[in-house]
Amino acid sequence: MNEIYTSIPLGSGSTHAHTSTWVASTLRQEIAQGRLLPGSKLSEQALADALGVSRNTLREGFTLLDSELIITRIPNRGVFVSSPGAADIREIYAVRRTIEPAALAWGPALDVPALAQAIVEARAAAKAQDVPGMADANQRFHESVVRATGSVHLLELMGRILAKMRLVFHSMSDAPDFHSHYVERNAALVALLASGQRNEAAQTLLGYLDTAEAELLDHYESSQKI
Amino acid sequence: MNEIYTSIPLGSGSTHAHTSTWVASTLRQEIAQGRLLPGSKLSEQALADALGVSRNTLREGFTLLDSELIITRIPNRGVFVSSPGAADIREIYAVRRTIEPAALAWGPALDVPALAQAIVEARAAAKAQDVPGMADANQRFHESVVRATGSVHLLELMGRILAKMRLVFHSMSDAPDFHSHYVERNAALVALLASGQRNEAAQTLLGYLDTAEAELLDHYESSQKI
DNA sequence: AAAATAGAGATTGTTCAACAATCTTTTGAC
DNA sequence: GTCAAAAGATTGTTGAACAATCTCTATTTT
Repeated sequence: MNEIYTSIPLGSGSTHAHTSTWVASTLRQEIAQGRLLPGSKLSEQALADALGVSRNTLREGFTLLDSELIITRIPNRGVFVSSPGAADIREIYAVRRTIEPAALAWGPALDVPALAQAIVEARAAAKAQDVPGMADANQRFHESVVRATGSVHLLELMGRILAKMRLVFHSMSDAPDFHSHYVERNAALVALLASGQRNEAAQTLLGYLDTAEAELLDHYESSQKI
Repeated sequence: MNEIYTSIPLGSGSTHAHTSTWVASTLRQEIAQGRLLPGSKLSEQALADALGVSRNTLREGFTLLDSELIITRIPNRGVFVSSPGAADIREIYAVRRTIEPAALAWGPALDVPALAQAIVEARAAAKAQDVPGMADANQRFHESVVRATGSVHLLELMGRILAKMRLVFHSMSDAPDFHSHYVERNAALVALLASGQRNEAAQTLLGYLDTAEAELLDHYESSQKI
């Protein structure tokens, strides 16, 4: 029942300023990669043993992941991998709708070549039918967008948002290929930006995000009814 | 030397699901109110005793505050109240410049009456020479702006940003009265919004934030040279 | 047989005590 | 006065313990 824990690679004595930080990033990765699925319970003793740390240190890591909303802590019940719902999808898009168009419209550090590069990589992944590769390239694209704000805080927030996004996909077992038809949308944005039409690009992205949210919510609702 | 610790009100046996959460919010409040100044060292044993919790629980709270960048942890050296510098000021305004104009321009939950109310309160506080009251009203104004995005994540981020802002003010001992002449700027924004000119309001706020950042950086530089 | 109840067992929340690793201060030599 | 070494203090982490709470099972009740 708990075999999954044993598959987590143990810390190979590498240097890490704070073990709790290492624990958190290890679990974060496990969850992002879908090896720990939404809803899974994370038993303290079992996980502590598997990771080779004490329960106290593990709990410090849990505190971090809890603040990132990657896990859900229910007092006296335990820790669970968050399983995002419709409200979370709406929240994700409320954040993206605020930040990303603003970054395109007036972000001081807009790097159009970097965006173009992400599109090239996304197209290559699409051609090779490499779905994870497409997801990665798409993520890099949107990270580059947020980087235009010049804020590490926003970049970090975006990282958390995209992590939660992956949880949404993991909890929808039969997600269709959303990524592939976003590639050309992103390309259209880059074309607008290349010709200096930043406001138009922002407006267009706003529209894209609205339809993407609607599509995701629609698919989520129907996947819940099953 | 450590008398300040004894002035922290102890937890009066109130119910709090997680003590570490209570510890974090207690310290957060102490810092925001300027009772623990930037640069102060927070000794684990002394603080744990003062708060009436164990060192382990206190450290869980530290983990939280560290992720919020309110404290700075130096391995094997200790925990210090963050003392923000010019880079932090720039970061704060990079975030605000992204989020706040976007909220005004296309935030779906814009509440103009709430903004107007914050202005009324700010003017009352200004008339009464109540500087903390003005700071509070100003904070409520900008929180209402961010609330227009409909995102609790962004609201929380804004809360952290404004907390760090207070640290900036606390570290500049002789800060002139920045708040008072922002009140009328905010009022101008509300006037634009009331007449439906959301894009103009966003553009205007963008300009305000630029000048505010420049003013703050300017004052910070000169206060450092002393 | 189904539902309610009680109790045993397991898990979480928190504390305490200990120890290695690292930093800081003191001491002592030059 | 400067530098190095030892003593002392603080942090990082662990392990064990115990109360509070939840979960599951077995028993009783209807």
